[in-house]
Amino acid sequence: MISSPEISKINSLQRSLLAWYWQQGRDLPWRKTHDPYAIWVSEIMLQQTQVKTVIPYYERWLKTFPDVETLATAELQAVLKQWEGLGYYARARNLHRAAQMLVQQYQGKFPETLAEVLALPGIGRTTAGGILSAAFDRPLSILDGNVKRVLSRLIALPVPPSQASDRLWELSERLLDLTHPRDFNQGLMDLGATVCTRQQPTCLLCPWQTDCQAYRQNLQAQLPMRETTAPLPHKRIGVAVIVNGPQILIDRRRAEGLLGGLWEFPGGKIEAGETVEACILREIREELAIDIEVGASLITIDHAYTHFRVTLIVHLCRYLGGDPQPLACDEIRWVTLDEIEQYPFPKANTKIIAALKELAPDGILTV
DNA sequence: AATACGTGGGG
DNA sequence: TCCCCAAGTAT
Repeated sequence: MISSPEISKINSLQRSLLAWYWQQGRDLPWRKTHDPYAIWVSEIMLQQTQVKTVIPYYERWLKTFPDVETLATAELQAVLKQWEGLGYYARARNLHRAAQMLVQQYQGKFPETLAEVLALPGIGRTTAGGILSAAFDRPLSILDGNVKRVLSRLIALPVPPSQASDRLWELSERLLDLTHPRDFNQGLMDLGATVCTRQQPTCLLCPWQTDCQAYRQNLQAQLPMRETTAPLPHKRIGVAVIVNGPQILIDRRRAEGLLGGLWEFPGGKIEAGETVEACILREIREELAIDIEVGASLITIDHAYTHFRVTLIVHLCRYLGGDPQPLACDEIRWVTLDEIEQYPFPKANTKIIAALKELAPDGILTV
């Protein structure tokens, strides 16, 4: 059994963290408010995403969708366009859907109980605790990446955090200062983000230094223990930029799953022993039921997702005939190079658009 | 319980 | 180039 801080130590840990936070805590945009809507948006954006990346998206989002009613009545495409580039697009779809639930079920007023907040799509235990403690100062704990690292070091956890989830949650709950839940949680995250960092933690500046088991055993560089990871599979994808006069064919991916609801250039996986040209011809016939002629290579893009890597091999193609059918997507459109930026695209596809604009600065493509 | 789900930055 | 991972959730 791992030794945890004793109850008598808890008060001291709470006081020292709060004192540190009040002096050294970060000044972040979402800390200027107690508006549960704004705090909710920030919490969703911050899932698996660094603060530095989130800040400009957060500021822009609140200008476009200043309140839950505005978000609820917006088009999903407009919501995805605001989210474009942030990744994990289910977060945007869930935010939109949850906004509609809030308007319908709560007249737009954010609920204040854990059960009600957890029932909203995209909100799990950490996000719920983060919102309710930050917005209403409710005494609910969190366990995000920062807190996992801080607590793993505090008790010198001898296994990867994912294998000790229950224990870390218990510790987060036991430590929470019930008189200052908002500041305590924010302080715990700030400690992880600025002092108890993954690499080269500055233990000399840490308010918990003398209580930290990792520091006492000089294990802070080894903890938390790494999670085991599987090697990433690699796929080669043939992609078609189908040109018909001034227009290019794009399709909207199905609403669920990878990059759901975003637009893309059509294509698919290159099978073993298949040439890129044959793959593109086959995919376009299978998914759109039109005839094309595969032309020159435009660009090749390597891109890494969380669970696999892809190489997109993009060819310019000439439209020959047939009425495009949405057999594997939700919608098809012919757009000009000028119109294309209105549509939300995944990051790898924006590189294709950039290559097209470079090839045809006047917007006229010749294939 | 294990896997799907984006992107950018650091070493 | 490659690996790791960052304010996690859903299934």
